[in-house]
Amino acid sequence: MSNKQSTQLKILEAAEQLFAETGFSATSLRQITSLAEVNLASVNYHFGSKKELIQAVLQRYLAVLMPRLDQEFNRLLSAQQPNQLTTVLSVFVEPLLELGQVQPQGTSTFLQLLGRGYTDVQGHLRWFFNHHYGRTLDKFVLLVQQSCPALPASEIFWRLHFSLGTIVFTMASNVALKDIAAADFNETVEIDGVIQRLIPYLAAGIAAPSAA
Amino acid sequence: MSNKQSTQLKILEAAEQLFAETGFSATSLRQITSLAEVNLASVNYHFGSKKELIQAVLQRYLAVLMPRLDQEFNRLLSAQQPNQLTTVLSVFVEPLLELGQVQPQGTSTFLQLLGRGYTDVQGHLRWFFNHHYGRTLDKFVLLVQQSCPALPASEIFWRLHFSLGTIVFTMASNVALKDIAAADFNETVEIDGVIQRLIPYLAAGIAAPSAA
DNA sequence: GTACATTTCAAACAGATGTTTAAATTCGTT
DNA sequence: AACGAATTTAAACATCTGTTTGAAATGTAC
Repeated sequence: MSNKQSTQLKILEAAEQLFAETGFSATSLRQITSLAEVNLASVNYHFGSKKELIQAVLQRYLAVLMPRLDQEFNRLLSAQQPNQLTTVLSVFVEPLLELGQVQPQGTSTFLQLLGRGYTDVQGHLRWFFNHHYGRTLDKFVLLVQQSCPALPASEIFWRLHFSLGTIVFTMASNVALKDIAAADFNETVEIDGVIQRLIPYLAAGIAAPSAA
Repeated sequence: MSNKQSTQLKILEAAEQLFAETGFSATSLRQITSLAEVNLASVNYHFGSKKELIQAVLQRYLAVLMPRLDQEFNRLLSAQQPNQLTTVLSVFVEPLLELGQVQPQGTSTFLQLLGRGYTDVQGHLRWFFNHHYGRTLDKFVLLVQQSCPALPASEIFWRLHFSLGTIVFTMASNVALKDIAAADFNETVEIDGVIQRLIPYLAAGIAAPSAA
């Protein structure tokens, strides 16, 4: 076997670990290549630039997750009646947990990366995401609108962004929160436990009566 | 008048603007001194280091806001019956809006800085905040617990962090969100409009029935 | 107006960053 | 085994970062 793939993979896995832990811009190529035990220049050789490495790390998960979500959204959209909001939200659970097959700890790592992606680099990654997966995202927004017919579209827009903030922030501080919860409440919380706690919180917030 | 204060103020205001726009670590001292039209070395002369400049920028707002909040929390704690959750949350509105007196656009700027503080620098600012204002924060948590007697403390812990995520993320992407809302829904949204939208969303999420 | 302390300034510092280069090595194919 | 392509390597590159230096300028008090 050629060790081209091997080097690429070593870089990818070291990068995703460090990116998730400390963010994209705070992680240097020298940290990555040092952890991966490869030469510094190999990042530029295999990926071109740091920016393209970041995209490659995210793509490895998005390429699995997004088609899976798209398929679920289509299923719900073909239903005769509007779906319950918690049903729509719960659609994320399984595909996210299946990311553990991409990589051990894949679910947690990906969600942390997602958080970093929104708070770390501004604009660039958001554009990348909307450009590639905007269609799928629109289906989700439509499903939410159908399940909350009483809410105006602009209210839903704001509340979905509020919810994105909850998810992104929670996942970016995932490790810290787990530690605090363990210390203060003797709780052992795994990633799927956090997700299950999120659903009722988000559903209640999104479906809350308008302030008028 | 001595222009010592003048230079310090020019740095402080240029720094807070750039910090809010692009984050703490992404903003260089040369950008700050260039915008403030002062010499590069004056930051270290007046503030000591970049880290201390960051703290000074935040302190200018926290020193006004936190005693104000503490006073409001004491008022609610002295009530005979538990307060409504929306009452507890609404306590933030006025003190936050009064930050406009510290500086034009002060409310919006401070909230963006808060968002940057939690997502940008890890650990350090969180510690600084808890150490200086932990007591005040504890009163708030107590008020929330009193208003939601049915919820276990651990559930409230998680939901308050979920809520912090919403606030921090929303405020960090404040400008972008306002632009999208303006383009997609012909809405003109000011900072107090966002705050008023947040209250019912957060209240519903925090008070949601437990999953189990 | 002279003496002193405070503040400004241009320049340099030491270290880190992403990227490029060109030679050395390894690999697959004939 | 030998050739050519793909990969790895050490070194240097240019640029940026926060910080320090010591002299110049400014302000203040007697």
